[in-house]
Amino acid sequence: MKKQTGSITIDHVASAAKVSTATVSRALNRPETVSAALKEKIHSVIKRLGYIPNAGARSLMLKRSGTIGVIVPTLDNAIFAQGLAEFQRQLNQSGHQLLVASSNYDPSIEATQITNLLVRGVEGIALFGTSQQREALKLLKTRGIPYIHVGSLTAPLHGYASGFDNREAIKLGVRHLLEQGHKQFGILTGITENNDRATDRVNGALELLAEKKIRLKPEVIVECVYELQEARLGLKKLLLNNPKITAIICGNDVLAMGALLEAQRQGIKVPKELSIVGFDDLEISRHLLPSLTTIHIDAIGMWAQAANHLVSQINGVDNLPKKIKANVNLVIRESTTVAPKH
Amino acid sequence: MKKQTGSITIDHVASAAKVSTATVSRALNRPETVSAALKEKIHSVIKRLGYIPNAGARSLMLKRSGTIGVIVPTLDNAIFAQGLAEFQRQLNQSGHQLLVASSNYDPSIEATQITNLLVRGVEGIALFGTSQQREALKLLKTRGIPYIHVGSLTAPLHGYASGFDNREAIKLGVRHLLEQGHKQFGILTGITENNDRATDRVNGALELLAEKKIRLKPEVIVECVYELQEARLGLKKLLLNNPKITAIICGNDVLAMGALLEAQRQGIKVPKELSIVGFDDLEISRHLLPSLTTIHIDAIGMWAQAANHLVSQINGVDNLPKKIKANVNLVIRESTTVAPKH
DNA sequence: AACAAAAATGTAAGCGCTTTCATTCTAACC
DNA sequence: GGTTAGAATGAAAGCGCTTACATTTTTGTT
Repeated sequence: MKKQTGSITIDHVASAAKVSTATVSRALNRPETVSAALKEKIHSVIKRLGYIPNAGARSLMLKRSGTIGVIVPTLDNAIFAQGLAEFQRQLNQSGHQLLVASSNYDPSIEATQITNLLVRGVEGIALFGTSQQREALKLLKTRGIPYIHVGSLTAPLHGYASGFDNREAIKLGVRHLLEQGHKQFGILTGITENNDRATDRVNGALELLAEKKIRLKPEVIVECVYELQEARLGLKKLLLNNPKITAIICGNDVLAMGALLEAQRQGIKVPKELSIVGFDDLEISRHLLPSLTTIHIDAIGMWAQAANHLVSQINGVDNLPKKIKANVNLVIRESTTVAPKH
Repeated sequence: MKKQTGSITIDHVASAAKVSTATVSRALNRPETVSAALKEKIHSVIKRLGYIPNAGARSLMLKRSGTIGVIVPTLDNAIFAQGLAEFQRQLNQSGHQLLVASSNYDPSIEATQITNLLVRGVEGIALFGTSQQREALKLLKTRGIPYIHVGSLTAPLHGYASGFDNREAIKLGVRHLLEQGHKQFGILTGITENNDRATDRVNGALELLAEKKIRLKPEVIVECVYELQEARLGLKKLLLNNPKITAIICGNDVLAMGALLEAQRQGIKVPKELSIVGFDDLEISRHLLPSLTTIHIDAIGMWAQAANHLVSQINGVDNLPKKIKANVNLVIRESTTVAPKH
């Protein structure tokens, strides 16, 4: 007696088509080994019954789940949303589905999310940045789950990475500002704790500035959450105690946008009185008034490469590159100009 | 002989702890039925071995995969990104993981994505809007997979929905414009084909306008893709042939933002010469200069409700509400004012 | 101390699928 | 026509897990 309720299994299909389950399975997975007549019959039965193979049973046999996990800090930033969209597109092409989790920039949440994904049987994981807990990474290593860091190149623990050097990238913007004669800088950065990208960007900026003998006082480096509201507060704070600042280096375009909007609210002319550079080159940045000078990241390419690399790892490809460098370049627009003379 | 390679199974744990697999399983799933001593021993072995239960085998037995799918039109719009984040947060709380897919506003892609998700064994699916192919929905129905429409309330085929009435919602904005004395309107809408939300919004606006004896010529209704660049082009087109327009009703905030930015590029004063209302109330909208008058949607609540409803469906809860209405309200800001007198 | 009831543990079946191996059928060759 | 290689199909094992049922151990009661 068959199960009366629940879903249709391969047995139902087999008996309805008067063949063995083996043949049904073959018709689905290795069609070339089944005679045309049977194949057709089986497919018509499948269609009629609305049969869909049971994912659990399948992955149990195949030892592959067909799912890949990704953990991003947040979905609420176009740079991630767009990256994820591309990542997913690539995975779809190789027949994978994407399991999404987010960490809210918290390594301990990230660690639990890694476990969650593992429990769901993902075949590989993409992690943003390199600020993961050592423990969590070790878990992946020992379990032999392929993973890749995205967005940074300083991969710890012999991992792979698809990203770029944040330290060097920010210098593109800083150098531009220096060339425009700016001397008084402010830095608006995301929270640097547990965020290698943010940290690298600040350090990169400070490094180049130091080369030019410019030392920044701690109070002109303001950390804030990656939100417009916070960015506006940040700029306010920055300018309040340091009215001589003529150039703001921002950790990303969201912060830059917030700074721009706040400056305009305060009646400060951008770029005439204040130059602002962002980072990421979000779609919106070119449309703002003034449009934003920013560091363009090839996020699409970076995520596409990450997807391909991860799939290659899963497929056991050898000699994969340790690091894949994404393109980065400065886009000069309207939010920066020569330093005002006093 | 045990498998030498591959992952650690429950058998490894069982023999290492010198108990049966049943006991290990119970220690994990129904701890209260296992003596404290054994429980502790088993857990220490699990930790030592780094054992993680096999997801496939587990879901095969349990007939639950612990995953839920969602298909959104795109990730590249803050309104979805934010909604998804909340959806995921809720699901995490009930022990589910989220499988994300996107359709790019194409029902046929959406249909394949539904199948994809089904193949991965999701226990439920959230669908955005109600413009799915009948076939696809029928598949879900016959397979008995719980699903919910999000963002619209006009659910077809006896489905459930968590959303709001787009037709009525847009009227909030139109009414406001009417009250400000506007007579000449333009509508900037997303592509209405296969998009019930966009369609409803346009129709709602036209309906209210018609009540006030205002008939719109076809050329003042411009459809464009939900992108800033396209929106700017759209506004240009709108204004070019209809210079008398004093108010623009936009299908969402992205379009409104594009319209605002383009107007400013053209030197048109907003709101003095041109009033603009948006829809969605993205975070950025309140920060723009001028800030955007828009229709605020409680997207967070809407997605949270959708998640809970879906989980309830999966758990077989009876008498669930067919429709859950999300809050909607007009937020008047700086981008609208009284119609200029000519 | 003897026995029953309750608690803890083990044994083994089976979830739905793929795949090895055995078997049957087909076609090709001499 | 008989033999055989090759193709098509079926039978059955087993992937790692949970759980019904059987068995053993503990606890409580008189």
